[in-house]
Amino acid sequence: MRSALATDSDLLNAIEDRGYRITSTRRVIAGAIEESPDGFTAEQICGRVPGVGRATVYRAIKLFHEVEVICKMALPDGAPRYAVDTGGRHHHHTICTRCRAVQDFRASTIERVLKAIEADVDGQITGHRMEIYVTCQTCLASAD
Amino acid sequence: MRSALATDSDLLNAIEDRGYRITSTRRVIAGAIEESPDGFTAEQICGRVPGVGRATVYRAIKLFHEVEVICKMALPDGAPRYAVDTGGRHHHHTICTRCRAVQDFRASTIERVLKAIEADVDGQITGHRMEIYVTCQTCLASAD
DNA sequence: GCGATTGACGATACTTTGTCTCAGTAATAT
DNA sequence: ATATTACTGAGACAAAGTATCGTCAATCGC
Repeated sequence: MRSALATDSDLLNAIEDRGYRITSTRRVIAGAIEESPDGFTAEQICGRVPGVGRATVYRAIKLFHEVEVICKMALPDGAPRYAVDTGGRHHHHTICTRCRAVQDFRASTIERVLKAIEADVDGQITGHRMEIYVTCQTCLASAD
Repeated sequence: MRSALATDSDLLNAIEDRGYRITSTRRVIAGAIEESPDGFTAEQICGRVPGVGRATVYRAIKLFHEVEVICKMALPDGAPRYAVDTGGRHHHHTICTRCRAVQDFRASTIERVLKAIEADVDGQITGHRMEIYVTCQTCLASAD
């Protein structure tokens, strides 16, 4: 018999649930990711897990993304940024263009509008992407 | 005295209006871009303007983007795609995930919602990005 | 518990989408 | 006509990944 939860990490549990292995390397990477409440870049994680290969970090991030526990978004210039995405329900994100902090954002209005739009669109909607760029409160307060 | 319009190209006129030079190279690049009603990638344009340096193509695309006559968007995997963007008013795009054709899409509801959202967001909105992924009519019709 | 099997790992090369530098060349201003 | 400034092409460099490949570790079956 095996314990109910192999780990207390949502990231690791998510991949285990899908049949992927939990390895010590993935544990370390998940740890580094979970230390980043405001989002992170792949290279930041690489920097925080010395001894782990770059490819392995990218593979792990891709895996977490695939099982939908991290979300990938883009800054205005297209630079990628990731954020942990537990909770599950569909939502969008705000990204501060100054400090790059990511916050979740759920507006039911948006979902309703997207549904309504379906009629106006030539074709069948298969998905969407949406990011809201902001200057966050912290950055507004410390404006210089 | 100079003619009222130096060219019949919206792209070239746009950069000329901002004080950039119209050169034979830019004429060729603009021509290649304007042959792409469904959107294009930078490398596609490179392929269509033999003899023109890659860097020059990218510089021209950046310039057209800067003066807002072409729009840059992203496929679901983040791959960039450009589309000519005359007309001017703010709008979004639908992108077919099968053939990558881009279409303009303007829904006043979206703009109203985005305005309304401002109150819900922690911070000050500085911009947004939105793409709607579809299977276009043509692809639906020719589904195999 | 002990191999066998399958998946994961690290190193490194390669790809894509650009940007930077720099010397040479056009386009505009005077 | 000349001076100035912007533009160009070649090629190096950069960021964000992906592919390959030999090695190694995690899990399965017994």
